[in-house]
Amino acid sequence: MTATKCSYFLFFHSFSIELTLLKHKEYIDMRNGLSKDLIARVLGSAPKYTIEQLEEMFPQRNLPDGAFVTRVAPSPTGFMHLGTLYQMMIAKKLAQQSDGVFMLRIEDTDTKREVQGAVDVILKCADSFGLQPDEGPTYGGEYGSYYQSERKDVYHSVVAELLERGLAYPCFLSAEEMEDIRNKQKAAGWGTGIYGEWARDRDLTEEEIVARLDSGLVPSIRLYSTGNKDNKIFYNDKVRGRLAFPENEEDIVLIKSNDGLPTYHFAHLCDDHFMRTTLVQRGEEWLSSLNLHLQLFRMMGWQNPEYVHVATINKLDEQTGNSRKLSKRTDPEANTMHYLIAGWPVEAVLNYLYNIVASGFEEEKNKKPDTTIWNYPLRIKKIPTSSALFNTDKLEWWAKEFIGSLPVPELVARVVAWANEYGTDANKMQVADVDYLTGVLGIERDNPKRVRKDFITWSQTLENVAFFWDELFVANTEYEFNSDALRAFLATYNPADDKDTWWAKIVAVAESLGIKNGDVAMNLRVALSGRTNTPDLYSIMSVMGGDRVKKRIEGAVK
RNA sequence: GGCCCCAUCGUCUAGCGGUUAGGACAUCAGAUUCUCAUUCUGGCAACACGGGUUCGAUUCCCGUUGGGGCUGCCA
Repeated sequence: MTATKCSYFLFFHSFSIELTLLKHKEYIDMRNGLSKDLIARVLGSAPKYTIEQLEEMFPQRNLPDGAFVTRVAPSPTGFMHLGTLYQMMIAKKLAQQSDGVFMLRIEDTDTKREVQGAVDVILKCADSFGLQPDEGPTYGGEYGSYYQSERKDVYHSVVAELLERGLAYPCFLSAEEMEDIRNKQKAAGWGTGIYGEWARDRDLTEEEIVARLDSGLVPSIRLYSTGNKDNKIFYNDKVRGRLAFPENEEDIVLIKSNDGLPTYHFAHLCDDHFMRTTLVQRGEEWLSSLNLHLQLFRMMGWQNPEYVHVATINKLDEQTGNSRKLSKRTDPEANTMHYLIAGWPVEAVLNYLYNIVASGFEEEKNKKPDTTIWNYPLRIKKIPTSSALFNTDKLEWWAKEFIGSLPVPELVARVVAWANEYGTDANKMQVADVDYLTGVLGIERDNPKRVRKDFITWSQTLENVAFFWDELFVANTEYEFNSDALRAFLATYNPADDKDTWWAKIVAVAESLGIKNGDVAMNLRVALSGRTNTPDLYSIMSVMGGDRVKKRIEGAVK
């Protein structure tokens, strides 16, 4: 029954494609494209390449069967969203596990939003999280440039072909005119956009086009859409299965008038074709333009890449109680750099994100601690379709687990590296004496089964143990010390004592004063650390050393 | 408004027609401990709703509701 239905739809699917293609052909016959001379004038210069030349310049990749060529294409806005990191991780993983290629492409087609140094932020994040692309800015590759702003020749060459075939046209609508159209459409309750009757310039004669160019107008290039929204098109998403959309009927902009650069849709067509991308994995916000993208690939007669639309990571809005996008403005956790600056272990962030997209990961890692995101497979079909809520508690748990699993020398190395790059002056002072730091961070880490798990980030780690440094130690002025107990302990204190001897002395002090062992320990604890909760007291004293211990206890005695 | 996507404990999820609906985080008890953190034991907690299909639905179909997205010469 299901099988019958399925094949029916498959049949229907290919049937509707045939229909569309047929329509294009009819239309191409009916409608003449622009002459080569006019195309050169419209674009500002003649296209540099033919499609055939481009196909030769960027040949099919020679990769093993089943290898995915993936890509992430962030815009350089000076801010890298956590969602971009998430996509990078998925794209790299998909390429890695299939012996494919992971590309980073800079989507810098919006000259208005360009920010200095923004590409560095993206590269810095990719590098810090171990998500270096195989191809991309500074990484090289045969399919560049990996900056869209440097690929104008490619876009213009492709659009020239569409202009020639009558599948695109120069449009002279001004911003005001389009605003006007939008308002009218809204008022009438119609869909907004340039389509059908609203596409004023779609059938301009060559003379009319020339006249407008002569008057100094610069056109955008629009798609000459022959779609009909009453027709359905289908696509089999790698995760979501069969998806149905109305055909696109909008004459969307392909090339912008102000800078001659492409819009996202057109760049996606040209770049992912000529970079030979095989799997476009992207946020689910792109789902609703899939019909358009499929249409573009069909127009060019190109095989479209496979698509995977990944659910975004959201956050619970405290105000409304609803789920919403991680906000660049109000949520620090939306910013990838935030994790680096605050000193989150990158592995913890990645583990957290990876468990969302590959849900069996955590359980497997529990069984086999050697499991990493690189040796646990990402099953495309298991990529979640509904958006997850960002959960700081869970991230903290991953961080505690990760830091807890680190051998002391590595823990020290990581803390030192962080402090030197992002730390405060106090932090830098703390890591200056590596031997002392090693002692401090080594406390209660001998037994791998019972490691303390109170370190979350590198910065919080240093803050947590700040009392070990005299410069950062803050004496507790609230606590009511039992000076007799402190004095009594000091009288018998010997830094060379082993733990049993040391404890016996505490018990002796408690007995002589008729108080509990714990009270004596607590007095010492507060005197030494200023806090009422610390790791093992004996270890603290050992690390601090006899002189510092004596000084602190004397300081507490009044 | 139109179109599209989504729906299992508070959160992330397992499940792919028959299960006491499993795990993890969080939370709550208890044990261990010089405090804290660990570690161990246990508890609370979910199939949004309504129709179908079926001997049988959390699972398949339709609808409702709810949430999210798109509706830009931003991506």
